[in-house]
Amino acid sequence: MAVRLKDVAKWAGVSTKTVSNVLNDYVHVTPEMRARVQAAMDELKYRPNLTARSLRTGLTRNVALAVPRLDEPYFAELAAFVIEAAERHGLTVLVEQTDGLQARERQVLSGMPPQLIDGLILSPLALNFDDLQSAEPDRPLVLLGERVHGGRFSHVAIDNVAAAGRATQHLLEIGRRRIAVIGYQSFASAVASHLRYQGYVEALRAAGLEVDPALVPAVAVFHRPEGAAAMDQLLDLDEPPDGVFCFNDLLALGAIRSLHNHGVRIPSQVAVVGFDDIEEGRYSLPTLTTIAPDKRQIADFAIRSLLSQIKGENPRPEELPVAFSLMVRESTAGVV
Amino acid sequence: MAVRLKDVAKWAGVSTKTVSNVLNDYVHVTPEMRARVQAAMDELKYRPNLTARSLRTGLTRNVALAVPRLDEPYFAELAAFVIEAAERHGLTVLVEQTDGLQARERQVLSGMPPQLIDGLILSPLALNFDDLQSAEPDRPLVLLGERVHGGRFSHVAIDNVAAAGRATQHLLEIGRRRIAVIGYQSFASAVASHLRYQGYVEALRAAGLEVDPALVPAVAVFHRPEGAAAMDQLLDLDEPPDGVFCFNDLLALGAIRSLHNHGVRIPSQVAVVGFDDIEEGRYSLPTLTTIAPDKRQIADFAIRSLLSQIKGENPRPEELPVAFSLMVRESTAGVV
DNA sequence: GTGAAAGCGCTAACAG
DNA sequence: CTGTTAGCGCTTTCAC
Repeated sequence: MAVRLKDVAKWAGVSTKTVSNVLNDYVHVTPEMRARVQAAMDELKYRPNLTARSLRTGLTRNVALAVPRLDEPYFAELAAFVIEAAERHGLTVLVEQTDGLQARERQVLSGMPPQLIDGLILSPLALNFDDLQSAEPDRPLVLLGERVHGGRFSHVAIDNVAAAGRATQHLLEIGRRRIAVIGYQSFASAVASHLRYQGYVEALRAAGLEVDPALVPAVAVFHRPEGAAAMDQLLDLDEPPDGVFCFNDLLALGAIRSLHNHGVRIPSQVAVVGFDDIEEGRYSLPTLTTIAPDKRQIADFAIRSLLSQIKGENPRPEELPVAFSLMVRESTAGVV
Repeated sequence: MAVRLKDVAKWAGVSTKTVSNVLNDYVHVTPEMRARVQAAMDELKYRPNLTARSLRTGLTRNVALAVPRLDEPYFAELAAFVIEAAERHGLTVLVEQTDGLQARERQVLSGMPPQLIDGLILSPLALNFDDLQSAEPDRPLVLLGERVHGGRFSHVAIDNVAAAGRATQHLLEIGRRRIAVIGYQSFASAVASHLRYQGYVEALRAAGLEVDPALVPAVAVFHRPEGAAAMDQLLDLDEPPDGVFCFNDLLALGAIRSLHNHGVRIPSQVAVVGFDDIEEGRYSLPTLTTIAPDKRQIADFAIRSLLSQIKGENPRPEELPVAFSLMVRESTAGVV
């Protein structure tokens, strides 16, 4: 059997309390005592039983990260940073995939056994007001991406409206006037889509331009094929666009694929801007101009907020705005 | 406070054992009893305390998945499948990143608290014979990718030699005779690299061709920039290759980028084959011909093997060969 | 500053 | 088929 704290105590000739004190860095332990206990631990290769500790303390040092799917590059990259940040704080991350399904997001929110995790980082896609209202996530929670009303929970996100505005503005600055947008979704829970659309509209208006509904094809999901299909549609127009702002990089890469298939030159005939700054866009043909949210910061803020909630420091939800930048690459400015 | 098993027992007017029996689907419980207890559970919204159960049983229904990094598409896609498969069996997955560092792989192998997980799925990059020999992973373990000698542990992988042979053969079949390889690594722990190289060499020999060392540039890691650099180097040759087999898709995508930069046409001048079948290769320009390991099967086998080990069914390590196929796309056969 | 002892919530002998 | 009870390994009040 494994060696227990009790064994260490016996070996060192002290009580279990003393060993526990050493283990938990309790201040009032004489140096000699600490050394003696430490020696016993080393000698016996003692490893504390985390389950027993959890049962006693109610804490696990585990946190869950729930994303739509890990095979979407943006979430994979984000998860990598979250795991990294968590590890720096001695936390382990369990990953859940929701497929962007409302039922599964709801289930993650309320259905996870409380003893499994100390907190939850959720990147919702389909959750609506009611879900978040009714959900009683008695555990620390951080929402990723734009908040879904109310502000009952902490959330960390970039300013989607401003970022979308910046992207659109960039297309205007390089002289485009007929700017399409790929990624519009009409359903109510598509918060990110709505905010990015709003940024687009505001930027156009600010430049004295009107929104042409023909330049706003709807998509079901933010994946490559949808981007390609939307672009096909736009190219069929009597007056096709000379610039496209896509609500994420996958849509943009799909659009680029479509443009290539149609023999349209990028960026001379159509300039393309994406959103997310996934690795792929730095190597695509052409490389992709995009909005780059600071993913490391998102991960950092999320873990930090979770930790402070776990420690019971944050009675009220916090809003943590994350930095973003516009990465100008070949798809709007290149030599290709 | 949370409602405990004891509360359910009291409410239902039975003993804790009976409630426990119902909870654990013990066969010898009368239907009425079961119904009564179930009703009490529902009424009180009882959720068993997993930590207490773990302390008692020594099992957690958690497994760890350790990969180099989640932001590498191949591992992200694999992780998605592993999480999916795990969930089907009621397991939760903790994800660890090793960065392909020997020290971290070693640490995952021996340093993880036993109470945290019932088993470990490890995709090693740098682990060597000694590490695996000395490591005493007293817990169920499954290795992903080619085994590192000895067969002390279960592992699931495709036949790398055969797969590499198939890739090389394909280039031969479309008439290429000067075939380079990108991904060779000389250090001892680079098992996958060595096996793929072996498959390449054997396929060449079988076709009566000799290996030209100039066509085997070494790389440090399997990432895009290394693929591009290696391709640059190959194009500088007096007799550049007419086909390239890259040991993973990222290298291939980097190579493609280099070919574009040099104005070399794909596949007419240089045909490119990758390895892994990551999503990106299905949309790249040109789309990428590649070896496609059945990732779903890898995940399935890994979880299944782990579960049978956890149940104590497999005294001896198993070798689980996974299917692969060659996906022919534009980079060797397209219209581009 | 350190020791004795209770108890976290559950499961599984064991008894009936 | 069901009840009683001990104990998994740790933390933590409470004495001393």
